[in-house]
Amino acid sequence: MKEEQIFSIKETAEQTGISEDTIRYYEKIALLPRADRKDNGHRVYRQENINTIRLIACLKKTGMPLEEIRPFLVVSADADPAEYPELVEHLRSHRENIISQIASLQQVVDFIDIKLEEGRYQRDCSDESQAGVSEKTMGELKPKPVSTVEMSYFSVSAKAGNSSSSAR
Amino acid sequence: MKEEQIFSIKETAEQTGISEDTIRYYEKIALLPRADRKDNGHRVYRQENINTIRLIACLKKTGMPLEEIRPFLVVSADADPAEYPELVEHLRSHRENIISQIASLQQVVDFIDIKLEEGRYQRDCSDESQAGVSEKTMGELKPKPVSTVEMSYFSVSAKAGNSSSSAR
DNA sequence: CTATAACTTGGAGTCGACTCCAAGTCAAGG
DNA sequence: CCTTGACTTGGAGTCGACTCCAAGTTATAG
Repeated sequence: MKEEQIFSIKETAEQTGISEDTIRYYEKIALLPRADRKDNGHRVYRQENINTIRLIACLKKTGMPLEEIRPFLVVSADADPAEYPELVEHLRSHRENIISQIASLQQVVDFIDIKLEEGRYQRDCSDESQAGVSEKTMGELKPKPVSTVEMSYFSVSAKAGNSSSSAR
Repeated sequence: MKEEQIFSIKETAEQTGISEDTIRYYEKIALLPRADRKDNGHRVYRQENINTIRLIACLKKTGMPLEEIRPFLVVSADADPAEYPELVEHLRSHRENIISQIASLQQVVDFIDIKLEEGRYQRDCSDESQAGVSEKTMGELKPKPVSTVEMSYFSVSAKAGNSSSSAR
């Protein structure tokens, strides 16, 4: 089984959720290495490459700019972590960032849960269409409802866009 | 103590990490409500408003576009969750998104940890400058090192930007 | 009375990340 | 042989989110 399956750019785009144009763009800016070509010049992708693209998609989803994604790929490529202490430092600091981002996100989840809870007992008379906040896909709702990080977003006032006409 | 403390736009920018320009910009696009003005026309901000801006910053940090942030502020503003079932749906689906984003991020953290571990025993001879991955700001490192979500990024191949000269 | 500093506004410019387009190549089908 | 379709390239255009600028106002300090 030396025959590793290969994919066209179209198939790759379908599998990764990243458009063909974008994949080519990533290659152009050298975020991705130049893909191998068939004799006719068409790009070919292997599982390896698809994984890389998936990693990019994953990091991107979290709001990381492409330039910050770059070092990740270098690391994942050669599996050569500690050789460049600079890179290791980079990794550590990114780890920090991500952890704090997770905390941010968790805060937002808590915020939503509170809002959803509020709504829950505030009505409980109307139709129950699709109720049930916490028993859905995630079985990992934290036991404590509010995260440690102060959660000050509560007394937020917005009402944006409706300042009495004088805005403009 | 009816005297609630107020802040200038400069102070607000300092407190939230969002620049004055950006705060004004948010007001312009009605992401933020029009801030009250002093007699001289200068904007004033109260704790409430600062919290809103902090919430925006928090959501932004997670990669959420401003247009998606908008509905969050509406909710946080009036504390009127269940009144608009559409909005509740919005909240739920965002909650889902965020949960999956957390999972993504956790995967990346795991990925980094593995890379860092690799490096750790691969060297362990050089200087220990700032070693110690897990005993820093976060005391909540998950017990299991790899998350449930397959973690396929491992066999990634990148080496971007060094395709033998022919690229471009 | 004037200069400085902290703001105001409207609008133009920038930058990252695509997204679209035109023109060309190649392989297979009718 | 001509068309169709899946690709190629280079480059232009778009869009979101700022970021910067110029001109004007107001308050305080010298």
